[in-house]
Amino acid sequence: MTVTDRKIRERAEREDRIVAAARAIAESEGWEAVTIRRLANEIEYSQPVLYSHFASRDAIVAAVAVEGFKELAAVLRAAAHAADGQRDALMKVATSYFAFALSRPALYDAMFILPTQLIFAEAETRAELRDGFEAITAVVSPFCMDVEIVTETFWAALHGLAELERSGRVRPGMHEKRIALVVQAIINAENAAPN
Amino acid sequence: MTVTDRKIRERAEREDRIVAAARAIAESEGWEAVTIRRLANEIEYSQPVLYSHFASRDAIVAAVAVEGFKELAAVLRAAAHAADGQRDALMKVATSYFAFALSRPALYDAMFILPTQLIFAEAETRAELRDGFEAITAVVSPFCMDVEIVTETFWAALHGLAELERSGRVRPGMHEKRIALVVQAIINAENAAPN
DNA sequence: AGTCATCATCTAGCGATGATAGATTATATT
DNA sequence: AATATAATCTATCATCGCTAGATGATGACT
Repeated sequence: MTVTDRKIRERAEREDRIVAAARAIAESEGWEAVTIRRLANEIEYSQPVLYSHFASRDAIVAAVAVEGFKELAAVLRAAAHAADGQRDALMKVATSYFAFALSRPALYDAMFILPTQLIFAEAETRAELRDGFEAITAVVSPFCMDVEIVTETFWAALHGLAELERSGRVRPGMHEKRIALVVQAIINAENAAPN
Repeated sequence: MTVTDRKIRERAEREDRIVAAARAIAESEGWEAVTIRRLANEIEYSQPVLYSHFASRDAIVAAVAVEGFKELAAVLRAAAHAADGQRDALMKVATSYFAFALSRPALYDAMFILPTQLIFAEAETRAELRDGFEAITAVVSPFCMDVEIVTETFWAALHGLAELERSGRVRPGMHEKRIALVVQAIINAENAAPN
């Protein structure tokens, strides 16, 4: 059995190397540079080996995306934990989310832009994909009644800000003001008169 | 000169047919089905002819995107015009933006997702790309001091909502509540105490 | 009218992609 | 040692964006 164990382990390691190589190339040269041949060279195997690990190129992108969702959740939780008070938590989560998106563009592309078969917002959604959402929920919940709606909207606003900034569709250098506006909106929602 | 005129006109018409074909195929089969060969078949010319109109495939996507920005601006202006009061204008613009994004997914992809060389948020930005932004500015301005920041943030929130909804990352069937939340946030911003 | 230059368009092909079929080598079992 | 199974490779497919060079049509000039 010990031989089989080693093989399983080596297979898993090779799979990790594929994902790591895909991510590294994507971050340094963009996703269009991530080709099956290039990855095969990188791990020093032939192309068909990759298809024994992943059904398609998209599946490799998806694997990188899952890594990204794990790391995003960790970043957001750390930001919330390091905060001083509920409002500061909201602000730190917002700025951390934004910084995450801008500092790892290829990773964020895999998570939100490139086509993958990942399933969200449903019962069978993987825990890794749910985790970041819950981290946002945690800091939003003190400020609202309908937690899920507000979490989704807060997330959407941050995602939109990041996207428009990344693609140069809004003026650079003003993102702090925009983030502050979003955070303030959540805080205001608490005591606002619903007229 | 009349012959030259006809040629110029025919060239322009052919260019329109290329863009129209690209858009139609993208809407019905997705952008990956929009190949140069396919477009060449569609307009009944050989592939190289396309390159006498557009420098690359991306340039064709960009041409469709520009059409999209024109139409989005028109939709938003119409929504604002049909509204009853400033708050209703805000709401109608928001819902129209959202409906636009969801009803023309391929067009919206060209405008915001696919790589193009279009320039935004700068001096040399084309008027068509600026127009929609100004339509949003118009309905937002009664509710805020820093109009540009609020416009950018409102737009980002709507874009984020549309993106997450389109890709199934938030629960379906709840978008009205999320839009209402964003609109209310703009209204609240007016009288909110900045504590 | 006939020659020539210019423009429009085509056929054919390049290098690269994602993916796969079938041969080949290594490993494990009897 | 012989055989079966698994792992891996070479070679290839169809398709992609894009381009070079040939071919045909059009217009200007002697």
